[in-house]
Amino acid sequence: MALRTHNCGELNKNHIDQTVKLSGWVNSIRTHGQIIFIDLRDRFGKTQIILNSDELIKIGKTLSNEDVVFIEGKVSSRSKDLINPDLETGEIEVLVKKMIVLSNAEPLPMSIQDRDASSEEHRLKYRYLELRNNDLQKNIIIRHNTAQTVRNFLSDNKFLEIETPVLMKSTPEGARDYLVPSRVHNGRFYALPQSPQMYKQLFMISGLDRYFQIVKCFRDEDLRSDRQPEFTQIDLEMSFVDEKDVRLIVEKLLTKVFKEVINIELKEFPILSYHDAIEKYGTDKPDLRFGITIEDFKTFSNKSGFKAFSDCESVRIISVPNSEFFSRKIIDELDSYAQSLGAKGLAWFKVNNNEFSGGISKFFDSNLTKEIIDNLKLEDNSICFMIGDKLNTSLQVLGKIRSKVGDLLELKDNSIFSPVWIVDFPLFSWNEETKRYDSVNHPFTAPKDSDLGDVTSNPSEVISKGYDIVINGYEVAGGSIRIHDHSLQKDIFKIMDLSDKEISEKFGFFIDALKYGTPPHGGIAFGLDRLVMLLAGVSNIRDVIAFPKTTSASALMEEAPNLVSEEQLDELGIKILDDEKNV
RNA sequence: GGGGUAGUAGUUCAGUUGGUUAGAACGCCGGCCUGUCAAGCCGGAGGUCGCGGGUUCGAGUCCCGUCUAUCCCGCCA
Repeated sequence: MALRTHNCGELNKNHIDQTVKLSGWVNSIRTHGQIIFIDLRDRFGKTQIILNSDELIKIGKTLSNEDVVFIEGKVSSRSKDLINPDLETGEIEVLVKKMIVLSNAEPLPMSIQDRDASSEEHRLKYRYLELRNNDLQKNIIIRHNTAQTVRNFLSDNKFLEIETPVLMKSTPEGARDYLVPSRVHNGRFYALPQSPQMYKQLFMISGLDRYFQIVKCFRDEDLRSDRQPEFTQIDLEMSFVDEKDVRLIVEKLLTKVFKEVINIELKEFPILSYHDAIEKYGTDKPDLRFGITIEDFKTFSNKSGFKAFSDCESVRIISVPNSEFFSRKIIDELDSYAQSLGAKGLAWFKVNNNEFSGGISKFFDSNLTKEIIDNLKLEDNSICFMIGDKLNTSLQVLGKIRSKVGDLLELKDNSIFSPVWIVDFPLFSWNEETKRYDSVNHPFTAPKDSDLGDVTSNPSEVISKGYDIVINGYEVAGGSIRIHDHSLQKDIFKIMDLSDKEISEKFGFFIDALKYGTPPHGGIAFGLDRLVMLLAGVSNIRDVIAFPKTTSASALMEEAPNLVSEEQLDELGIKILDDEKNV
């Protein structure tokens, strides 16, 4: 017996008088004695079905929400006053002739209709139920459409989808690895990939020319609302390309994805240097949906009577509209936020009628006030926030204040998408703790050709061929042109303070591979989850993943991670030490 | 590792300066109801106040510890 001829979202007035079969979940029941209305639901929609014979009403009275039923009946038109405009199928209803209960549902531990009606802890435990929710299904569908569009586009552009190993060798740099013990090789471990970086470069060496993969990656670090321990990358790599070639294909891909998935035209892909991004926005992930840039205030604060700033390495300022919004309470909250980020405090004054008021305004005389307003083009009715500290601190903290203010003033419009390329990253950063240079991107990133001479002599000044694409403050993708010269690659590892022995133990196979004819190549990796977050207009990565983990990397439904049997541990040669506290 | 917020009925929440039998809504169970669409009306059941300890004549409420979730800092090449 066919369980359905149509789904619950497709019937309309063109089907009137047809006999149809539907199956789905009971979304709601409205009992009126001799007539019962049921909204029957599946992934595709809801259809109102009607029970009005004694026999059917007897069954109907036993039904409860989320029972799964089959019905056969006749599509009937609704009179004008009975049409439900909120339903795709609202012009019709189905008069049931036959009904079979396929599966009874016990009372649910949570609401299907309203996600907010349960705590997230609870929803994650019953995630299979939450996944019945329409909003969450929409996100899953956006994710599917995104992946599908990416596959089609890249395949059309001669990229090959090739899988890479999930059990690989642990590499020392970067995030903490998830490790997998080997049974066959006792005491040895695989690592789960943080990304397929080396494999995809090896594909270029193999002459596969263009590769992509939609692939799970794993990083054992503490989580945030936009980070999961396992996440998905759209990973791609191309041979015989420079930065511009990669940027171009990425722009085409993103344009196509935004158009096909949410019908948005992306037009501009401005390019901002890392240096300018930090100077103007205090971050390498600037949200360009709204203005407000960081300016230098040191020369002005030096002329003022405010001595707390006089010994600071730098003093920076942002000017924010709507000063009346910033009550003492809100300013105090921003001040504690700034302090929690490591600033000594957040200085402020308001600008009204060409005068400063509040905060530290009394330290500025009228001449200086005029000079500041003219030079920084301060608008009337604005409020300025200043931080004096080390350069990095004042920029970073003001960058976060800028973002927070954008939230408070609702300047972040989710229907606007502002992509921006961030380029010209430094190749290395000095790590004060370990007293050595770290890669800003990863150790395979090529330096700019013009900086090749400085690589060993003056590492901290070298600029890389790296690029990130940032949309609305989220780093959506990052990549680089790679090193294709094996001796340069060795030099880079040496600058990072790896000995010859370490280099050969950890990267020997890769350095070797570079010797046998390596094309210039480069690529990029997208965070698929973050991209889908943007497309779906949500701010939480768990809302775009079917079965996400909590902030402590637990799976609440199946309760992973968990203990394993002594036998399993014995086979692996693993002994669990007592908790530190009990030792 | 550090800081903020939360944990009370199946679910979401309220619960005053510590004081009688811990309340509401939705859901659930029973009844009425032929045009509802988050149906309505009447009645009912349902609680180890996250867990452990302490203060007190008396703790949901105060104190200490702990667990879980979440947001942020560190961390995430």
